[in-house]
Amino acid sequence: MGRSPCCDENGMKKGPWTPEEDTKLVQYIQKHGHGSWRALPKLAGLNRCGKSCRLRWTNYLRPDIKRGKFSTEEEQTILNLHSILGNKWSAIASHLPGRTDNEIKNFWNTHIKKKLIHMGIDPNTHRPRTDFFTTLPELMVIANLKEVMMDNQPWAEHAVRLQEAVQLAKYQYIQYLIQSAVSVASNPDSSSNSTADMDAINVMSSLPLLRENLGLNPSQIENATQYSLGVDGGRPLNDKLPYTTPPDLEFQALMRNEINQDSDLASLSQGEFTPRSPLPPSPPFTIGERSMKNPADACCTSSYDGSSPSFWAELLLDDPFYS
DNA sequence: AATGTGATCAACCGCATTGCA
DNA sequence: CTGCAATGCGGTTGATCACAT
Repeated sequence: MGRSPCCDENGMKKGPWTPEEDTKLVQYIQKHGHGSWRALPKLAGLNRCGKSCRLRWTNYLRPDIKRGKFSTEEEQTILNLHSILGNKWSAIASHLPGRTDNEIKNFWNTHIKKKLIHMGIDPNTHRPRTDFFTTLPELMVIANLKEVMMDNQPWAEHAVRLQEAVQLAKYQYIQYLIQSAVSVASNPDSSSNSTADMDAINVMSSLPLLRENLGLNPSQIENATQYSLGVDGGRPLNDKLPYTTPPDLEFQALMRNEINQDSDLASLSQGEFTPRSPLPPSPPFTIGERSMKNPADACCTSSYDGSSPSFWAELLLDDPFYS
């Protein structure tokens, strides 16, 4: 309803606050409290609008403000709360004593967001970025030119990089397959199992072979598996599964073809649907069901079940990129 | 030394929400 | 119930600084 009139209309001062203005504001509030922000500037002898005064007080002059670097605990709390609340900076700030919404917002935008992006995690959803799937077919076509261009050095170098990108995409696709496998195994009655789901089950039983053929190192495969199976701690399975949007059918076909052509992997996608690994049981609740009932429960140590630190937070804080 | 570039963060803008007459 | 004023909130901007070229 009704918008407040712009405070700039009467030639009010804008921009950085001077120490004198700060002193006036602090002294007035300490003596009278802020009362009506709109009336405050006049009463305190400030040529500022009420909004500006409120902002200056809440973000800078308030006595309980904690300044300086965010601790890892604070960072983890922000991550956990953001995964639940989204960009509700004020709500997040209410769980971090001494920190302002503005400060948290800035910290998110300048540090955490970049770090998540660097790790291939969508900062908005806290799940793996899937845009790779959309650009991959093109990348792969270009990368295949390597064979033709190998004599031409600059091109060859470029193509090698593209090949690396393709490898990464394969890795992501495998992650997706593993997730599908878990999903299928958890819901064996599901009538909507896709071809990719079948691939997924087969991939599950052949991880060592995959590793060899895709040229992935053991830790990559292990990460993909743990990440998809959620074996990192006490969280319920579905909570640990960062949802990945299925790549489109064309892309799936392309990837299957790639993997098949890769070599012995052909046997994988033609294998039988025989899940071997004992898969964890379905979770008792999902993140949405529980956390949204009491978001505050999710802060500090865990956003999920109160027993273990956030999976993402741990992952993030371990990232050498950030340390 | 001068210039360019990127990171940081305080402050602003404008829409949304709340409270009250 | 309606409309207005006050306040809250999130996105964005721009000044400043540090570092690289």
